[in-house]
Amino acid sequence: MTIQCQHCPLRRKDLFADMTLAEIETIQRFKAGELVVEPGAQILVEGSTAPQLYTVLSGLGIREKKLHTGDRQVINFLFPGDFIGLQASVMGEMNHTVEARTPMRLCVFNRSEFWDFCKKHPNRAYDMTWMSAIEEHFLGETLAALGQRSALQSMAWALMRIYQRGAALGMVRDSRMTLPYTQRDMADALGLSLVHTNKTLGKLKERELALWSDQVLHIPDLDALAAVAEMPAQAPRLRPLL
Amino acid sequence: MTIQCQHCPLRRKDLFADMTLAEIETIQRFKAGELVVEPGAQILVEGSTAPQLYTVLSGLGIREKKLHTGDRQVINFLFPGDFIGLQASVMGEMNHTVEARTPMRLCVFNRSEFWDFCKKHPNRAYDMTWMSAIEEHFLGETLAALGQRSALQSMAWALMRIYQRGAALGMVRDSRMTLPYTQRDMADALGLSLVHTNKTLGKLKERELALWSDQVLHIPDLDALAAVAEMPAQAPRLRPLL
DNA sequence: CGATTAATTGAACCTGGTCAATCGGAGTGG
DNA sequence: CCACTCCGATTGACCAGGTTCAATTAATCG
Repeated sequence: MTIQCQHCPLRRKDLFADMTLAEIETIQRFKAGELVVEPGAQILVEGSTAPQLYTVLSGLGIREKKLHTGDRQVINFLFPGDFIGLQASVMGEMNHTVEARTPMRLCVFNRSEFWDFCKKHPNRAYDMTWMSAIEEHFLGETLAALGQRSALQSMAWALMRIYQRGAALGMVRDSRMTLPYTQRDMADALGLSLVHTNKTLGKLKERELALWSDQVLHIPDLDALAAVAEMPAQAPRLRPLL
Repeated sequence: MTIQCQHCPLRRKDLFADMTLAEIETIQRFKAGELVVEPGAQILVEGSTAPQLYTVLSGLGIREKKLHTGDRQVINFLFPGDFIGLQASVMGEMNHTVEARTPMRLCVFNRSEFWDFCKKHPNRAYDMTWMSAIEEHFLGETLAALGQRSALQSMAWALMRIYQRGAALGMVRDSRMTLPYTQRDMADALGLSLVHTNKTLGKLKERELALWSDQVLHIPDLDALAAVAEMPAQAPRLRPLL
């Protein structure tokens, strides 16, 4: 049994732009099914031509890029509402891999109908451009974090970013949220060594700025952490949901 | 006197996807004029709401993001064919600044007509998504360069990237191209200090892998530099031109 | 119970940052 | 024409943030 778009629990979050019932209907018709995967599953693979597009309904994942040296760069962390596979649709093939880190449920759309869908529903096509622009925006921020900040700062920044996204999705309770990632994931996201990642997290814990252990991230004082991250407090950015 | 889109010299480059005459006509109608700026001019400013969109016709520029610490991160280098201002159109305001580094000529479109244009010409809307996806792709590559590579490697990578883009645009003659950027620009792009940037460039010059001085970049042996960059040789990616 | 994976800690080392000084070219005013 | 200034490039010395190597603990799994 798949979820009806109009009853999609995500759509109720005010992180997402409102849509008319008619608009939701058209998306419902575009929807081809649902995909449920276990942690560790690869949903999209770099270099492949994905026949499908997905919207994350629930669960967390990771988007990464493998270098041909064997290293990898984690591009970002995937949250419910994220739309993936667009690159393959538009550029021929995926240039990064998407992996689940928790059980995930994804909304599936057929790539073959994508172009037709865009043509018939320019508002949705516009939304996709919108989502791309947001993605681009965040990548720019990430670049600045890696390029211009110290390990402590960028770690603080990354945790803030995850936490705030989680908060906007109602995943935070009592200033705690589940973080199913490993320190290796975080290290590869920030371009730090695993060892230094561990020590940096230790420092944040010691100073009681961010406590992450046993898959739970606890941030007692958001403002304090934001200060370390040298990150201006910013309201979550409204985004479209497909 | 502005250039007619159908006679646009850029369109002849095979870096750009072909269009029918009718398609070019519609773009011509969307075109609102041309903007010519001197080196150093700010074309778009972070935080502002740009009333216009631009396609770079000629000249080189830089896209950067200022941190509120005073540091800056150079996001990428702008080349002819790049489309800028989309973010402001779609997200309300610019999140980076665009500055000219040579005299530049830009094709101007009115933001107010943007939505209407998208709706009437879904193929163009699709192209914009396409361009966003390409941009996103390159940002991912950049992230990997900053995060996973040594200074020497990422410098080699950056020079390769610029050079290859230049080559695809016919800006390379005799394995040389004009590079109007400063070492500070490059340092801020790669997250290196100015001093180390200088020394790294010195090393590349010494090894005769990449010689950059007096605004001219000379790469005697592409494959050798690519090897240092640990970058697989890749054909320039076809892209739409608006 | 051995095997595997993630987290943790210590120590040695090195890449790249910081500080500081110099040089050369372009522009400017006297 | 010269002195002065400004900016980008260049170089040396010193230092620290982060990497690498190595070993240990803890938890999960067949």
